[in-house]
Amino acid sequence: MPRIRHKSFECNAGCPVEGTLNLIDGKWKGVILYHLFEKTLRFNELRRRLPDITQRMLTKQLRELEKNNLIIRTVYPVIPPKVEYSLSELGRSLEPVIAALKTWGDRYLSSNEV
Amino acid sequence: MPRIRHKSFECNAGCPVEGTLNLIDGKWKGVILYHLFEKTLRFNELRRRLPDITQRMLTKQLRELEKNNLIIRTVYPVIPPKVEYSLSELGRSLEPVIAALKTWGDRYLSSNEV
DNA sequence: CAGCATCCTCTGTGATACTG
DNA sequence: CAGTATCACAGAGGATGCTG
Repeated sequence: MPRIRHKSFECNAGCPVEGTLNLIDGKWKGVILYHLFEKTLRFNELRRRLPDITQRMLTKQLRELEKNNLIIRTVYPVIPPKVEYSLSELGRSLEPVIAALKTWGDRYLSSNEV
Repeated sequence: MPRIRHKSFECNAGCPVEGTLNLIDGKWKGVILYHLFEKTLRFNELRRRLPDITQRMLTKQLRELEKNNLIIRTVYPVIPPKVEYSLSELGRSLEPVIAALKTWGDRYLSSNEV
């Protein structure tokens, strides 16, 4: 779950910014979304693309993204289990936002990593 | 300090996204930047605009923003103390990014707050 | 394959009090 | 005015093992 930041009265103007940040905050959300922008992926396909994430974390982040209606989780009742993750309309609408973050990062972060 | 997320090898494509996120992550960074986009502000002026932030937190977030070269801290050697915070060139370059976050939030977060 | 259950660590955030 | 110093805590993030 993303951190709860402020209530509306505290951030007259900056609040939507924080609200959006809340949704994509979380150590792996950005990268997960980034890969889903490309295509729908299964659980283990995502794992392979994020070599250092643990199963627990991947599950958690996916559940949060799902809860925030950014991604859609489709379970196929087959054996072995098959679960696909894809972007919702809302999630897809984040693409320009993520793109803005990426563009800025590409341009200004080259050697300035924290 | 923002969380350290991944090393570069883990996020071939999504890393700049996370890197940028690291800089503006932190419960109050977004709002602080938002107010500084408008004008240079003194410590207590910022406090007044962020009614619920504690002194300790405001100081911490400002120090992190400064450390990341997003804002400039100017100390006037007078009594009583006077310290002004303004955006650096780098900080100002974040404006379109913050704007993207705000635009998205305004459009999609109306009743969807987490 | 795609998880869940446990246990643990760390750090971001906050409350409170004091100071040059 | 603009901080610093302590203390405290919830929860983000991680390691490991088990399962339908």
